Amino acid sequence: MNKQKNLTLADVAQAAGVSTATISRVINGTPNKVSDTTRERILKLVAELDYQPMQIGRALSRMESATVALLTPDTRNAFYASIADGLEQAITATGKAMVLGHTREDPVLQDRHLAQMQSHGVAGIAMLGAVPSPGLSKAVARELPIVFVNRKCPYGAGSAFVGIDNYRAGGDVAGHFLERNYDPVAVIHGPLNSSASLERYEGFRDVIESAGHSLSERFVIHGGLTIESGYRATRDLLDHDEHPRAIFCANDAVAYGAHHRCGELGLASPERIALFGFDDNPLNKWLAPWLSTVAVPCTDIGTRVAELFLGGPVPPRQYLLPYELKIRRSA
Amino acid sequence: MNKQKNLTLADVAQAAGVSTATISRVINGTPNKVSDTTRERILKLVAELDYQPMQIGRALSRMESATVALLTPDTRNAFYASIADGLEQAITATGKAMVLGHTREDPVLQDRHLAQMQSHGVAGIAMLGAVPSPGLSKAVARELPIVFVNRKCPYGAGSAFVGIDNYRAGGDVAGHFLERNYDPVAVIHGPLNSSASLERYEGFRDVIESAGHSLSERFVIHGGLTIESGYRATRDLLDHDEHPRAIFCANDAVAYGAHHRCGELGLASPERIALFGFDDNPLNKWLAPWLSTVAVPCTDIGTRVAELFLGGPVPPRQYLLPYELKIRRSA
DNA sequence: CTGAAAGCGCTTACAG
DNA sequence: CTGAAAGCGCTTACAG
Repeated sequence: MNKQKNLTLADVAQAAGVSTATISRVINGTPNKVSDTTRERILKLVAELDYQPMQIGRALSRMESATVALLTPDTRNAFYASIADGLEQAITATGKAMVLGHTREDPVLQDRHLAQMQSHGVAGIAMLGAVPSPGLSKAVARELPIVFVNRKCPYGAGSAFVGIDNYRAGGDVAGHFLERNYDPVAVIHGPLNSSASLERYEGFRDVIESAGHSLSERFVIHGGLTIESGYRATRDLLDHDEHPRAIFCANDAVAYGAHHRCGELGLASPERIALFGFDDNPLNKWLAPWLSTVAVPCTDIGTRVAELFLGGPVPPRQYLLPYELKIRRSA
Repeated sequence: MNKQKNLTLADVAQAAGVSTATISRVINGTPNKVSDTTRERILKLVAELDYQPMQIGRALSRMESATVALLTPDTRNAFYASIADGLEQAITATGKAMVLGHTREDPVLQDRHLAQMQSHGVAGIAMLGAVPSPGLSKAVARELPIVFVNRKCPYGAGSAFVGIDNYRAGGDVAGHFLERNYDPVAVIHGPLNSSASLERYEGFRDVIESAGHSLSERFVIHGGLTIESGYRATRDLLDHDEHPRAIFCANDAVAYGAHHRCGELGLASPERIALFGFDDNPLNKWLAPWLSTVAVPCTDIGTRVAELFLGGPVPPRQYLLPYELKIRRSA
């Protein structure tokens, strides 16, 4: 990419009067291969010349580029952005670069990115909010180093996962609703091909029902994960005479949309309709400090994911991080 | 990155009974080099085998990887995220991948990313909200293919730029304030090493002053570009007996923070203190539909930047895109 | 502890 | 229109 050519390993080797192998070993810190004196001499020279190895050559010889891919469903959601942020920091700290793909919950786009990332030889792929897709199924079968974030792998439980116990968290929200005697309750859940959305819904429903209450079909709304879809779902939900006393929203963005619609109907108060979100979106602090929600440790997630990519093959570990119910004014 | 090895050009060549050169030419569509019959036969074979060239090999031979870097100051700001989004779409459409670096307005971080991107051999670098830094100065001198987005290059006017005429836009906001007879007016401006912030401020000030009004020093506040810094700046600004009648904020995030503080003081109405933002952040629609602001065409920006990277060397063009004053309730 | 050399997967000037 | 071969910058098994 440069007008004036970059320095190569060969240039440095020549300047130092040694072989390229030796320079390479010094640069990479290969142990027990280079004498201390040579090492120091070369390190000084490398610093003087400000030599930076070209990752392109290294990638070809290692058959792996110094990059990690992040596929994310929605770049504008501040919660996802925070996860991306934490991951980027952790990745960068290891000297790798982060490649970003935007999947928009679309299997076709996801597969396109998946294929591209593979052809780029990325060292790992973090799937934030994966959707089922043929390419993903194939990638999992090939045992590519994939870590699933927030949503579990749609194909078997053998894949690495970093997130929270959504089933339990959904149940906890239901428990809180019961404690407050909110009745009847409604839930606006996200796409059910997402383990996160499904488990939150199931956990919520199971606790409500095991307490002897029932969750009326009319009060279970299928929605998306954006402010807009939260608005629409709430419009549908409240387009009847009978209103729920409380709504468990798929995430905070949905809760923002729900609040908006409740406001239009003059129902935007905890005394009329209580709202519960999910994620503890960083925007809450400024824009919805009243929103009760489930705090997910989004910055830790990135660190954990990066950890999984560190030592060679990705262990099929499941990191379940702690979450926390934040009870605020809205519920 | 795979367990089972990927197909290589050599594999396909063997299967087709031709040389790797021929396959390469077919894949790349090199004109006037392959007979139509051979081409078709090979294209079919490639499709059958589902062969994807490894970018790693291509990168080394071309001395450039099929990636474009985006350096952004703040991943959580929805306005920047929209620009990143538009760019990602345009980049992906050309078959390239986008590498993302988060600079946090920090020259050291920016230089680290800049060095990393160069060593990765990216085909181009989009600098969203660049800050002055030694590495950037060097990169510009070496004529790397850099496009400055939103903020102009801090080192000379020869670099490619995509954004709006911030000076004029700042003046337009001042014009609106004068028309409404807001007096006195205040401005919370962003970092003055950013051409965008500086020019907005200067344009605003020049119009105010050329109308015979003066901009009191106490009403010119230096701030950052986040909600939090907007909150703090407004706290300082309003910590006196004399309040401004209107505030021109560095961007919408700052305006959110300003609104928050005004609310705490019971001044959050256009009749008490009018607020003007900048960007038309996508969040406005849902969270601050009352905010008057300057709409910047953030999705177009990405497309333009990608265009600049397309045909080889980056022309030192300046794309000044149209902006639009959105007058809403807040001012 | 050090080096000569093969090799990673592609592209392309050159020869035919 | 096609192919043999050199080359991109690095890594690493092998030999010494």
